[in-house]
Amino acid sequence: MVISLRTVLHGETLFRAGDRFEAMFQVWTGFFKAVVATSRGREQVTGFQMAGDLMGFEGIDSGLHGVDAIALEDSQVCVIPYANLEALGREVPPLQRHLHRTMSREILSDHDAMLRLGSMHSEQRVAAFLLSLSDRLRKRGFSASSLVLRMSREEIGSYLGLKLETVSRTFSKLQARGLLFVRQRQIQITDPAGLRHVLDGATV
Amino acid sequence: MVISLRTVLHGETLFRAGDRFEAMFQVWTGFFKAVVATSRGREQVTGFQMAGDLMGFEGIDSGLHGVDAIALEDSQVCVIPYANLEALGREVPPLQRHLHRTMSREILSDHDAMLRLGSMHSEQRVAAFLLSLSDRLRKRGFSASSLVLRMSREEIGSYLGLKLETVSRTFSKLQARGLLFVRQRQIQITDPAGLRHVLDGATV
DNA sequence: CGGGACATTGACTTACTTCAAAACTCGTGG
DNA sequence: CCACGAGTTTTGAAGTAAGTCAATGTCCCG
Repeated sequence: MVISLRTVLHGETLFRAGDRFEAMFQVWTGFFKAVVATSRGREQVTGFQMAGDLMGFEGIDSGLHGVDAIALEDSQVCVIPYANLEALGREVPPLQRHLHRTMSREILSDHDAMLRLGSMHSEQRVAAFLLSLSDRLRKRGFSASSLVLRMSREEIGSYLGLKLETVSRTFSKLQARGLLFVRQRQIQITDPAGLRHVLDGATV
Repeated sequence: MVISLRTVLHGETLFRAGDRFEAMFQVWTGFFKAVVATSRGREQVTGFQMAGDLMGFEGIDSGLHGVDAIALEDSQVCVIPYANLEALGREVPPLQRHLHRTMSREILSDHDAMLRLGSMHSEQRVAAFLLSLSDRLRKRGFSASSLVLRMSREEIGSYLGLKLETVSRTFSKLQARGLLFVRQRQIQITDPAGLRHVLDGATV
C-alpha cells in the first residue's frame, strides 16, 4: 500500500481537467481551488479545499479529471491511488463508507452552491460564502471570526457567480452595516448573527 | 437481497429532505425533479432524473436525505436499500465501482450546472439545458430532436437560475432565430449545431 | 363548455456589469 | 532604505440583462 506525500507550490497545478485519473488527493496543509473550464475560455471556480478535504473523485466515472486543482498557497497533499482504495475498501468497510460519505457531502455542498448561484442576491451569496468558510475553519480549530482569505476577489466572484467589483462592493456594504471588518484579505466577522440574518433574506 | 419496485404518481413525493436515508432509488419509468429548499422558503431545482438515473445518494453522509424528490409524471422506481448495497458491493467489485462512477458523474453534472448558473447568459443556459436533455433522451433511444418537456417553465427557470418569464422569452427568441420550434411543452430542435453555437458564446 | 393552471408578451424597474480611475500591497533592485 | 512597478482592491458613473408587474392567450380536464 503506497500512500505518498506531494508538495504543490503556490500557483502550481496538482492536476488538470483531462488528465488521467489515477489517484485522489487529500489536502494535508495548504489551500486549493477547483476550476471547470469550457473550450471557449469560460471558467468557474467550483470549490475551495483546505486541510482534510478530498479532491479528484469527480474523475472516477470517466477516468479523466474533470477540474483543474490549483494551489492558492504552498501546500502538501496525500496521494491516494484509486486502485489501492478500491481494493482496501473491500477489506475495510469503514473506509469504503468514508469514501461514500465524502462524495455525498461533496454533492450536498454542490447543491448549496447551486442554491446560492441560482436564487440569491450578491449580499446573500457573500454572506453564505463567509459563514461557510468561517465554519470550516472553526471545525479545524481556527478562529471563526478572524480569517485571512487565500483567494482573490476574482476567485470569490467566480465561485459566487459575481464580478470581482461586485464582491468588493458587497464586502464594503456589509462592513458599512457593521457586520464585518474588511482590510484587503483580512476579514473580521463582528456580527455573525447579523450575517446569518442577511443570508436568510432580510432586506435590511 | 430485497429489491422492490415502488410507484409514485404525478406530483407525489418519493422522499423529502430530512427524511431518514435508508435506500437509494433508480428510476424505472417516469420523470423526477430534485429540489433543495431553505427554511426561509427559498427553493432550487438541482436536477431532473429519468429512466436509469439514481436518486438519493446525497443522503449517505448525514443519514438524512438532502433534497425532495418529486415525480413529474406517474413513475416507477426500484428501491435499493443502502445496507444491502454496501454488503453486496464488497462481494461484487463491479457494483461497487458502478456506485462510485454514478456519484462521480453526479458531481460532474453539478459542476456543469454551476458553470451555467455562474457564468452564462439566459440564452446559453437554455441552450445548454435543451442540448443536455436532448442528449440524455437520445442515449435512451428517444428522438434527440423532438421532445416533450415534463417540467413547467417555472421548474426550468429554477434549475437555470432564471424566472419563468425569462425562460419563456428565451424560448421565443431561439425560435425566432430558427434554432427550434416551441409549442408549449413540445420542442423541436431544428438546428442543434446552431444551438451549440449559441452555447459556445456566439452573440449572434 | 367553462374554469384553473400554465405560457406568452409588453412596459417598466433594478441589480449587477462594464468601463475607468485612483489607492493600496508587496517584492525587487537601485 | 526608499522608490518603482505589477498585481490587486476599492470606488464611481453609465449601461444592460434579467426581474417584476400586469394583461392576454392557450390548453386541458372535469
